[in-house]
Amino acid sequence: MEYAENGEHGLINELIQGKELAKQLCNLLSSSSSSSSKEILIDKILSTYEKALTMLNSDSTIPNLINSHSSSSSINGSPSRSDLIDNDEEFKDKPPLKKRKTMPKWTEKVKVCSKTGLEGSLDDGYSWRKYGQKDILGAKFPRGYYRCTYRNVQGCLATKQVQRSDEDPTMIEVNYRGRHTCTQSKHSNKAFPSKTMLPVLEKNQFHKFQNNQPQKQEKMEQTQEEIFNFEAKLELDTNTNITTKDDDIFPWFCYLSPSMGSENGDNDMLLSDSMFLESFSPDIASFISPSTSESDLFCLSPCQFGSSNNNGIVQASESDITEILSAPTSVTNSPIMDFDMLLDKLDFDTIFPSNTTEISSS
DNA sequence: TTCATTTGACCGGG
DNA sequence: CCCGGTCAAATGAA
Repeated sequence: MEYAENGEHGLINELIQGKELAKQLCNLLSSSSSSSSKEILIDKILSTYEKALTMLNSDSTIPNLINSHSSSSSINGSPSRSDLIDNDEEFKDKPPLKKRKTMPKWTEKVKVCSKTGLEGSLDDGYSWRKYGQKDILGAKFPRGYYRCTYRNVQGCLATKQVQRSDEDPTMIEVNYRGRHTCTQSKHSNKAFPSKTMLPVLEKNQFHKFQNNQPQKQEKMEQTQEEIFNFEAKLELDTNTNITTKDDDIFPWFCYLSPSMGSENGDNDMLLSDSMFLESFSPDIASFISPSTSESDLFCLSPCQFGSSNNNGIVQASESDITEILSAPTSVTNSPIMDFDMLLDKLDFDTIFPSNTTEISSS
């Protein structure tokens, strides 16, 4: 995105400042300070975010970023993903046709470098089952279709599509659809335990790529682990976008994403790093924590919110926010809960009256 | 035996 | 009819 190049510094500075101010406000709120100092801080915060939003607005390359929180998922650098754009259109003005169109959708980009050895790195905390793979027109790599392992057992309709980027084969685009209604205990036990199928696709595809093999992959039997030495260093692409609709609630890992779009971005600004981490269960927190050996693999340090180059663009319908703020759903027992409580403490609306009005008022 | 992946067939929207 | 998405039988792995 261009604004990342144009007004990057200014924007980042503003956001960082806002974050710092928010920290202070948090401290004030928790302590017993004079109401005047609170107001001053709030004013500063508001003005800071106002500036940032103005900057974003002034960038023509970010269509309706501020004004239409309803959709537009692909502000990121992957214009070719027509289906993603379609998603946005889908939801916009066609409420009638239900189908899965009412399901929340968002995409994440994951960079896979061969370095460390975390196969399950791409795992997002949920267990998925592959149910299909298709060669996509115009795409070098096939798209993998996954659905929640517990679809039948718990009726969880969450699905995701995984596809390696054409331009940058080390980049993987994950298109999520629907929220998890299942309860997967793994969340509370291990950070990213499972060995999902992702590596399979990755290895195959990447190997193919390395050999400049166009399509049709003949089964490579050899240990692709060795060929590819698939050690994935993940780094959620800063371009990640999240587009949600209607009745959704983000899966917990969305909150872990440094680039997670949606209103979360704003919320994150409000939280100090420590608060952010503390909002998760200890193991999760340690996973994110810079002190953890794994943390650098995922580049999940919340610090990125202030320093990353491109940003998590944020957008979401207000209903999303409202829901996130107030409605605990089936995902209640996940770390998300802590986050909700945190948000409650912060009184989102009070802090972001103007800008969030649009977002959270509908 | 059970469960996951693979892969061609099938279906529906455009 | 084409293409993306899903189904389900075949196959493989544990």
